[in-house]
Amino acid sequence: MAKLKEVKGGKEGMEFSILHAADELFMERGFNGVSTTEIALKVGCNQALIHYYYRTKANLFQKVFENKLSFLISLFEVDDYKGLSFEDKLRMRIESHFDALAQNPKLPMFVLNELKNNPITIDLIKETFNNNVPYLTGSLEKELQEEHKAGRIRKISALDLMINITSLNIFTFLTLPIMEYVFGLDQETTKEMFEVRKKEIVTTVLNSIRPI
Amino acid sequence: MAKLKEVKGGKEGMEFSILHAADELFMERGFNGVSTTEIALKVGCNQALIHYYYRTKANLFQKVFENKLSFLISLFEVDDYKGLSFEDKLRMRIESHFDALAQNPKLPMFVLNELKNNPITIDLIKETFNNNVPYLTGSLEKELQEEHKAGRIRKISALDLMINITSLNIFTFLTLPIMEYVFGLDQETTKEMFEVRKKEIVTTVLNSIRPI
DNA sequence: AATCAAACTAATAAACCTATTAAACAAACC
DNA sequence: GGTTTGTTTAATAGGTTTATTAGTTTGATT
Repeated sequence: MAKLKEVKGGKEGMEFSILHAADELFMERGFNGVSTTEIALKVGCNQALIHYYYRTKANLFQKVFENKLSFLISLFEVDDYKGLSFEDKLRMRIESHFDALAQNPKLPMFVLNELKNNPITIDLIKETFNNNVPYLTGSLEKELQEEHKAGRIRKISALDLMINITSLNIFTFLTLPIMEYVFGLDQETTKEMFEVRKKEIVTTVLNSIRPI
Repeated sequence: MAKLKEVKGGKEGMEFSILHAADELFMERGFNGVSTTEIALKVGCNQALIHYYYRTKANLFQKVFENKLSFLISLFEVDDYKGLSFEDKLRMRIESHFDALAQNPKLPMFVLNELKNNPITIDLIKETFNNNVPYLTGSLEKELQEEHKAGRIRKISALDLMINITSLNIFTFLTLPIMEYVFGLDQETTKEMFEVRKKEIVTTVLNSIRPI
């Protein structure tokens, strides 16, 4: 009836289906580990169709990767929990960063992995960083200076603090597959471990910036 | 003269040359990123020779990987800096772990990378872990309990503390290529950054375990 | 119903890759 | 010198892979 193209399992639905399937496969096995043939198989279409929509495999991959990157950066754009003390605010930030990763546990490994194997990705990162990091550290820097002047924390730069938090949080998920396999953890135990580890990280970070 | 086989750029020298070249190439681009043809090219020998000595590419890779793994584990077998206070001892441990990584900055990424892409590696890790971790945490655990009883540190498990240290140290090197590229660092600046970061990590860890 | 564009597929070219095979070479030994 | 043993190579089978090409299907429009 309507003149708009319908999405009925074909048409432009197909273009998205390909992106979606590629997303899942790339996340699991990375750029080199996935063939366009395999993507086509998962979508249930002809292999040439992938090239019809995205021309090259690298092109398709880039679209997937850009999405992931902007998600990762978005984790640092925090709500400004007003009225809370600096300590409580920081606690919230650490936890929300951790939780977001917990919902996308494969993401950090995927990004680091591709960063190593896939030359094009480093430029994407560079762009994203230059556009966002100064903006992100800015307000934190100010808060830290105030807190330090008030004698409530030791001297530390926003960048160092952010690196500390990301290190502790992300490393948890980088090594998760190892832990699961080596210690034979089931899903339930993994979840519990998450909570324990999250608490420990918060304690560590908050404790680590107390005045000397 | 001697009946021993001579190493004159051939013979068993060749077997080692192949391992060595494979090591460098695998470290740079991982298992999937390197072909036996390429290894042969680097060694300057025929491609079939690689299969003559190692039969399969996976076989050759495994030999390289095992070496890396045992090196990484060895970083935790610390000299027992006798006579030092616990704090000084811990400081030394963190720094020596950091320094060892600084001399092999590509190692952490390589191992994590292969762990994701290369099914056989996870079993190698499992074995290595089961053989070493309990032994490694054991003595630290005792020290931590003593220090805690004496009121000199807060309560923390050896595993958590070790994860914290490894997180902070390793993450530095995982993100190093990003930092170098994004901020356009030269070698000298990178080295300075290392020292700054090392100090910050030591401060963070020591501070983070002070009694509450 | 004829037409036209977009969506889709079959077939395949060209470039890789690993691993094997059979033959050439070299040095050591009798 | 001839034989033997281990080392090295050339050639190639058999399997991928990405990307293109040319043609078919589909469905809307006139």
